[in-house]
Amino acid sequence: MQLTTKGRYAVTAMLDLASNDSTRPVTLDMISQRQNISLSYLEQLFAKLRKASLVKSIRGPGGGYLLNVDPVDVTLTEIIEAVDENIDLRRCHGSKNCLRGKQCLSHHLWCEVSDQIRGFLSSRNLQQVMDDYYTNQDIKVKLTV
Amino acid sequence: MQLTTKGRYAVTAMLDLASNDSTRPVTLDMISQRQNISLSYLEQLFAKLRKASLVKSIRGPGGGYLLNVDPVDVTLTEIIEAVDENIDLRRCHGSKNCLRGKQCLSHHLWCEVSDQIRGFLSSRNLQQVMDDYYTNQDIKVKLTV
DNA sequence: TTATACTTGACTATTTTACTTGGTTACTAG
DNA sequence: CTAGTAACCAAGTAAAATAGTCAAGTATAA
Repeated sequence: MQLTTKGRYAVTAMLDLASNDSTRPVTLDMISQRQNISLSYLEQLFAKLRKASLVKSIRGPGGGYLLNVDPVDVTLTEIIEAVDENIDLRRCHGSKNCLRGKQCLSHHLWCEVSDQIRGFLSSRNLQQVMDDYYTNQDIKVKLTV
Repeated sequence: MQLTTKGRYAVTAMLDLASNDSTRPVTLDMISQRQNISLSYLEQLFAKLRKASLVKSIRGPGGGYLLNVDPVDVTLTEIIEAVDENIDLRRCHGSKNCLRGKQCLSHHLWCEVSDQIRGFLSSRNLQQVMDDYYTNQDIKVKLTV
């Protein structure tokens, strides 16, 4: 994998962008304050998110970042892989030579687990996670799931 | 989490134990050679597996380790958590105070992901993984799934 | 033209993982 | 009984990944 702070921060930051009705760009400074994430760390993450075309940037005063995609069209896997490399538990990373040229006792297992996690994260898009959040905050909004 | 080499090694070692028909104890030295894992690292892992009552040890010449449970009764979650702490992606680890005392935008999400992974790993026992392995090695054995 | 805000790259600190070393203790085969 | 085997234990180290910092830029809107 790994699924760690880096991926979580990326998803959180994207959620922040998606929440703030995005006609106006959002500065990293705002996200940093709202989500309690180090500004300089956000800079690194957004460089990667931009390379992955998930966000676009506007420079200068009044500038900031905007989503470059519809929240319905971004899966969590895309976000996480954009900053986090890959979701792959296999020691051999697919080459099947984990144990002296052969595949190890648990090779197939780790393939399955990786697929499961990736599958789950791919089945969720930004919009759904936002909806989930507001549902769980007891701000009952009628959802069209 | 994390799902990393440590957890993989533990599962692999348990699979090795389960494969070797376990009337005779298996030495860590044997597992180390067969699975290509450092002996001293195995010692650390087996200390934890023993504390979790997943294996039992026999000292002295002819000694070694034996499974302390039926392979059908050990889930992968049990093994991994025995050496790896916990499978929990949440920053707050459940206290729901991830963001200034409140739960963060993606709190519910990480609960779900953690549950998914844990659920999957809990649905698999040692025996199944062994069977899987031999199936995928083209040693076609009739399985009762 | 100046303040704002993104961009970059290198650098540091911390944590975790993986592994090593050097023992001690329990046991048993001979 | 004793010598050797193998578990057990405690530190410490190495390497990698994660998390975060710093400083010097560049583009742009007001």
